[in-house]
Amino acid sequence: MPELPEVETVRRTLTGLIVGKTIQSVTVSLPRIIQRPDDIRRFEMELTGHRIIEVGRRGKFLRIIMDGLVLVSHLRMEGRYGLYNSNEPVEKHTHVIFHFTDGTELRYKDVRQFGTMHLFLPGEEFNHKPLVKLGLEPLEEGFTMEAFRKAIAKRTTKIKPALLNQEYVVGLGNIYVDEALFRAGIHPERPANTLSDTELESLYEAILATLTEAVEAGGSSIKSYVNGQGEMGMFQHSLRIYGRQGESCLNCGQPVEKTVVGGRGTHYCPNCQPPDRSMGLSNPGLGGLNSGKKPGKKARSASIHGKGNGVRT
DNA sequence: AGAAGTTCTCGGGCGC
DNA sequence: TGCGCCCGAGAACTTC
Repeated sequence: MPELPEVETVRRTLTGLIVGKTIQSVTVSLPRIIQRPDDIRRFEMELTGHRIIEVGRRGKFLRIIMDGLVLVSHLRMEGRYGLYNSNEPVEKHTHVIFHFTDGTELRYKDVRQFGTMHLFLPGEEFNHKPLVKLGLEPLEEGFTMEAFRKAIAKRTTKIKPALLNQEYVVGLGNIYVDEALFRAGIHPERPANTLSDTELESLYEAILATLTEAVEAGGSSIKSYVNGQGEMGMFQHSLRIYGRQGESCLNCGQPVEKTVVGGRGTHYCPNCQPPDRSMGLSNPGLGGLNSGKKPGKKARSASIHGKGNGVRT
C-alpha cells in the first residue's frame, strides 16, 4: 500500500495518537508478521511495560521508539494501524494488538499479511535487516543531485526498477516512480546508464517535487489506504499519469499507455516519454509540468544548461 | 482472470 | 576456474 508520503502521513498521525502511552500487553495472532525476535511470546513480553517516546520513519519503514526498545514496522501492501478503545469489536484481519494502560489499543490490520515487524534495542536497528542496506532518504539533506547521480547513473537496469530499488533511494514505489518519470519525460524502460546529465537532473527534481507535494497532501488513497485516524489522503487527485491508462495525456493529449516493467504495472505517455533519447530531445519537454510548486528546501545544484544537450547516436 | 500501492530470495549471466 | 556483483523472475497472501 504505502510509499513514502503515505508512511510519513501515518507517522505523523500515529505520533499524535500514541506517543506517551505505555504498553500493558501485546497480542499477536499472526506469528509470521513478527520477524524478530523469532519467538512470539518473547516479542509480546519484551514490549510489556514500555512507553512510546516517538514515531520515526526510515524509507517506507516506521520506527516506533520506546524507552529502551525500537519497533520497526513495514506495512507492505495493505498494512494499517488504528487506535481503538479496548471495548470496540476487533475487525477481521487484525493481527497484532498493543494494549495500553489507559484502556486504548493500537491495532495492526493487514489483509494480505505481507507486513513485518522487527524489535531492536535503540540504535541497533540500523545495523540489521531490514534497515541496514537502505539508500538515500529523498526528503533529507543527504539527497543531493550528486548523491543521486552516484546511486543511479551507472546502473544497467531499466530506470523504473532502479528507482524502485530501496538500496539506492528509499521511499519511491509504483505510483510515485511513474509520476516522477512522467514529470521528467523519461521512458520507464530506459536503461539507467543511458540517461544524460540533464535527464538525471530533471528526474531528481521530479522526485523531489512529487514526494514533497504528496506529503503535503497527506499521501494518495488509491484503494484502501487511510492514515491512523481513518482519514484519506488527497494526492490521488493530483496524480498525472498513474491509473490514467486510456485517458489523454495531460501534457500532449495522446492516450496514456499501461504496460508491465520489472513486473509492475506501468503508466506512461509514449509521446512525452519516448523510448529513446534522440526522440526525447526533439520533444518540447514537460518543463511546464515540473514547475508550480515550491522547490524543496536545500539548494538544488546548478541548473540545466550547456552539457547534457550533447546528443550522441 | 489477473492484478493490487512491496520486498525478499534465488539462480543465471557476466566480468575480473 | 571461482567469486562476487548485478539483474530479472518468482514467491509470499487475500480480495475484487
